[in-house]
Amino acid sequence: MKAKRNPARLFNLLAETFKALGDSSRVQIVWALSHGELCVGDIAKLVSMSPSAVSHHLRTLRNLNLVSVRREHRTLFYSLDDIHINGLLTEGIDHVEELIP
Amino acid sequence: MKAKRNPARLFNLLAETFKALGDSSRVQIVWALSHGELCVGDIAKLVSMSPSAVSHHLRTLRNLNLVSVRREHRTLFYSLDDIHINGLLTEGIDHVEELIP
DNA sequence: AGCTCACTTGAACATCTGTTTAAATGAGAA
DNA sequence: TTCTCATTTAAACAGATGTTCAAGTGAGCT
Repeated sequence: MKAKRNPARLFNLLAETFKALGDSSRVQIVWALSHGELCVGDIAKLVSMSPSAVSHHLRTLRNLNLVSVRREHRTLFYSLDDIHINGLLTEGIDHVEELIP
Repeated sequence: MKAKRNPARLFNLLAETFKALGDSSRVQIVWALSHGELCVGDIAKLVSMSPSAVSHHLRTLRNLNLVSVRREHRTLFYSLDDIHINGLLTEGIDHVEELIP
């Protein structure tokens, strides 16, 4: 693990990133997107939430570059932004699966 | 990414785990511990916090099995609980370092 | 026993967070 | 243009969260 130029800013961003994943609604959304891109309505059905609530969560995920968007006609398709997001998810799952016997 | 037996419980634990890392004080503590075990007082100095605040944070990290303790005389030494914690940290750092040019 | 040191705990406080509801946007069809 | 559909946005609320301060624990020394 190497040193960094602006530790305070990096730790803040790092904490914000984990915080974005630190909500069971959002982590379910990210999990759903780890299988492929989805539009807001489909995410809402998959995680049993209102489109409005999903949209709010997607905004916080977008703000931290955890997801990205693509427009097709009237529909917005969301997907995970980079490989590290999947890595965080699998590493997290590996950790918690050791806790549940 | 495989399926799970009790999705709701697993997602909750997963979210709690990320939430525990989703605080700049705690992520600094975890970062400090990624270099080796430390006692409470030394952590407090490293992250410029009161021992009390550090102790509170260590409890939430302990509750989620992110850190573990070892006693030596009057001193408690904390360390990261398993390899996945380091993995989460490095994966998170890799992600945010791409965001800061 | 009494004393000190390293740490933990509890209560209080202001601040932040997720969800709901209702209204608004904006792209495309008619 | 007007209408519809997919999504976003704003305001509001209850519930959660981090930090501080003061008090409490309990191990080891004298």
